[in-house]
Amino acid sequence: MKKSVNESKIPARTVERLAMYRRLLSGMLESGCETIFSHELASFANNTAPQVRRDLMAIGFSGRPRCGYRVGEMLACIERVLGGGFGRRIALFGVGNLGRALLSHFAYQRGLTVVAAFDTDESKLGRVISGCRCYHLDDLPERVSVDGISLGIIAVPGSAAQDVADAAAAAGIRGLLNFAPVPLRVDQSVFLEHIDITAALEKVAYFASSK
Amino acid sequence: MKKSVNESKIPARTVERLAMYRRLLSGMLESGCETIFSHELASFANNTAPQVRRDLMAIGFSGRPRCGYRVGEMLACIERVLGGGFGRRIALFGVGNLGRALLSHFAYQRGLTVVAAFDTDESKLGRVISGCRCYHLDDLPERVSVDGISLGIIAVPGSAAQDVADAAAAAGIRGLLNFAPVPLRVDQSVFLEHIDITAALEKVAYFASSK
DNA sequence: TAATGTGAAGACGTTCACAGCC
DNA sequence: GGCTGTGAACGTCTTCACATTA
Repeated sequence: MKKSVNESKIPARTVERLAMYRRLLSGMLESGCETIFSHELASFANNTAPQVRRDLMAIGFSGRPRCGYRVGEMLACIERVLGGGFGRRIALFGVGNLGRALLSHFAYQRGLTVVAAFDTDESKLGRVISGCRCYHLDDLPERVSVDGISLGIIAVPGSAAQDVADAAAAAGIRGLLNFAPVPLRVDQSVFLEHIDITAALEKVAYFASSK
Repeated sequence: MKKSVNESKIPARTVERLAMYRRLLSGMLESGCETIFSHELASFANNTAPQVRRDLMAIGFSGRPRCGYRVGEMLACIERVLGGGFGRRIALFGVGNLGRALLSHFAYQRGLTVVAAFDTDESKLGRVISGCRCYHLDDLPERVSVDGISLGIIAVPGSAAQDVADAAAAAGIRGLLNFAPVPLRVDQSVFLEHIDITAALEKVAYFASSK
């Protein structure tokens, strides 16, 4: 066995789609919708009915033929799976425009909570933005233990990103989402996801041209 | 044949990595580095040597055994492939924190140019941010034809995203990069890429827990 | 010998097709 | 009949192994 992993590992793409289903389903529940068919959810999520059923199969959730799936139960099941990890308390690194956008994006979101923001710009220290207090990067180790932070979002300029990643890893953070336009080197024990905005746009440009 | 596509289509993931290689290679070229081995580029890009060679194979670029690849030639080849589409002039929708972050991100980038920003907030109209002028969304059709815009980035709140996508499609935009937290419906003729920030973080949380 | 180029295998993800069950 | 659940086929992406080349 190569890595030590939890049993019943869910495919990466499925995890991403489950997060989207969750958003859609909470909206539906508020609208009073109680059941949904796989083809309906698929149409809301821009994918196919078999894909939805596969995803639900992966988390062991069942519906009933002719009746579809119960929205409330599906939502609860997805939250049990996605929320099942140890930590969902997040540090944000970099309080520029992107950082502030992310703070407001996650401000009223359940489950994933940004509990502290970090910057090296003196003028930002102590400020509270979207309900989140800013600290100096040097305070990270303290906040990690006090606030129980286990994940981080990197929204600093590329030139600072590797240093931040190193500091985060040293402080015991277990997962990082990187928005900086540089590939980061992190230890095996840290899960790293890179959102490469330029690459994404480059992809759009390339495939939009071949249509 | 299901879709009408350009010949010699490059795999999606490869296109994304090529964009990253380009960034890395321009940096190297400025540092005076003339040749590079696949395993070196792989190490900078956080992937493997065979992966790099496959990617280069996809664009028909060759190196020489023992000598590696010529950095300048590789860069030129990548730019020929990525820049080969019809249009790389971009509209930004939404001039909030995220929009401004994206404007500065693309401000001094070659190839992909954000030539106009759109918002419905009166206070932003006419302003120039990171060298890009803000217009009302109603002016989109005019700017598309005047400025030759073919791609769009959606950075508006979820509640406005579908309307913006519809306006963009109606104005003749061929590719969209969506940052809003809602799946969008667009015509087959428009290439759509969704960057789902919540889903990405949810994925980090999930896989960081199982390490 | 130390690198590239590439067929073949393997892992992963999606779609199909249909059995089974309200 | 109309929907779910799922084995099997299919397609895409990554890795391996090694022939090839300077």
